[in-house]
Amino acid sequence: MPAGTATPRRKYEEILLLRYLAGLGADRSPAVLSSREVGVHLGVSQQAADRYLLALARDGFLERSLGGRKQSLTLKASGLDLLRREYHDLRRLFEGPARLRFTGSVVSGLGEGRYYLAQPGYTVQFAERLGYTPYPGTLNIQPGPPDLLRVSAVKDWKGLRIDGFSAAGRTFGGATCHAARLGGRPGHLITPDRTHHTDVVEFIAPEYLRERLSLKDGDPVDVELEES
Amino acid sequence: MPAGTATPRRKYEEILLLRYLAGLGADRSPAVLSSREVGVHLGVSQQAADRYLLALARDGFLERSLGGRKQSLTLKASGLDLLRREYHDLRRLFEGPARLRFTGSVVSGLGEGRYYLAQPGYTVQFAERLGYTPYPGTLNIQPGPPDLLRVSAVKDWKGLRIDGFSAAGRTFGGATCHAARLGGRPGHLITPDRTHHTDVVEFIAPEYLRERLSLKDGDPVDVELEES
DNA sequence: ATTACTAGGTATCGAGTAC
DNA sequence: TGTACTCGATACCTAGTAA
Repeated sequence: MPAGTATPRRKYEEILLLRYLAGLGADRSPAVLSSREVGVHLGVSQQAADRYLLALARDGFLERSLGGRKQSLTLKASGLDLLRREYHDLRRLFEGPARLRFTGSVVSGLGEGRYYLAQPGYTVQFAERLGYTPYPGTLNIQPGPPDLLRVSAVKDWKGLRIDGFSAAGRTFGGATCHAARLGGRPGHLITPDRTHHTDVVEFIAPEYLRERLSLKDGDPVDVELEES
Repeated sequence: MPAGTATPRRKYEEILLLRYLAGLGADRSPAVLSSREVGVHLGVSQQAADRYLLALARDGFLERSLGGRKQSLTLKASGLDLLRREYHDLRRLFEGPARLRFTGSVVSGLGEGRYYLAQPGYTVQFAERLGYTPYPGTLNIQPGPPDLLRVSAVKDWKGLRIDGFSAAGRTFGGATCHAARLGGRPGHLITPDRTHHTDVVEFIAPEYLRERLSLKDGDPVDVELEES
């Protein structure tokens, strides 16, 4: 299951346009460009450039405001994500699997992890794909502010899929796992598809790490992970 | 003058195909794939996949041998270069301008540098684009073997163009310059479009560096450069 | 000046099929 | 099995032009 071929693929010109906008810093402040200028840059007509802009805006990759003489173009998060995925794919080719090491502090979750991880629909998949049944509880780690951006890039890495399912009249979402070590102990970073928090990552392991490593809230921990 | 829009642009599917092959290590050993398998991976028909292979082979990006049952596909240097350029463009977006620092040893050239650098067709461009008229001679540096690969990546960096011209009944080729420091002294790495050697880089500077730094053949020197 | 529609020509696709 | 041609359908481009 190759990543990146599932979605109904964008046109190359559209990707080049997103790249161009990103290069102009349109993810931070709007780029003011006419469709003609875009066309010249891409080597296509004003009309074609306009169609690309229309399509990208329709699909939520950029935002346009046609207020004044020219339009203001702003790259949205999903547009930048698309480029980041492209970057990551190519980076892998030339630099090999990504590695990451960061320090974070232990924080308390809502205790939901215990309920979710105990679901048979999940545990059978864990046993099969991770090779163990995790202790029923996630250890939540808040990366230090300088690491947060790098940690968020992990979502683009290839990972082990845990599929969603339905049980007891409700649905349980899927997740992606990445092999990692926390304080030297092996386990996985787990990223639910529908994640609630953006500044915290969840770690699962075969053992009860809080006890094994004598961790309490606020304690610093080292996390290392390598792309599979 | 945006780099990457001059060439008559490849189709995205063709680039994805090159990426796929690179991912299979087809730059080192042939990948054995039918056009149907390629088509499945790209989400297009066998016929379309075949057309892409045909076009890429025609343009020298890959080599096919149709000997046995399936074809053997080998990625050629220009195919990998194309991907490397894509990678570099995206890397710049997310990581900022590239930097490089390497150590090499001083080697003797053929003395041609003196003749070329003295051509008025070049000197006016140097003065205008580099901000100085270089001492008429290049200092040749041979990077240490471990650095050679990284140094060769510099050709993908954005740089200052020096255009070719005709004079005295012959033609002088263009070149690309990258701002750099050699042993702490400012100057430029200069890469002729039609370069003769592959393991040596040439450095130009406002002053006679051999004398200024008391360099003789075989001496080690530090070179630092940052993308403009 | 813009953006963006319509019309008509071209390029590209997949199906069928020859080798 | 393969690769790769021809052919008719369609997707996409540019030009012209409306707003």
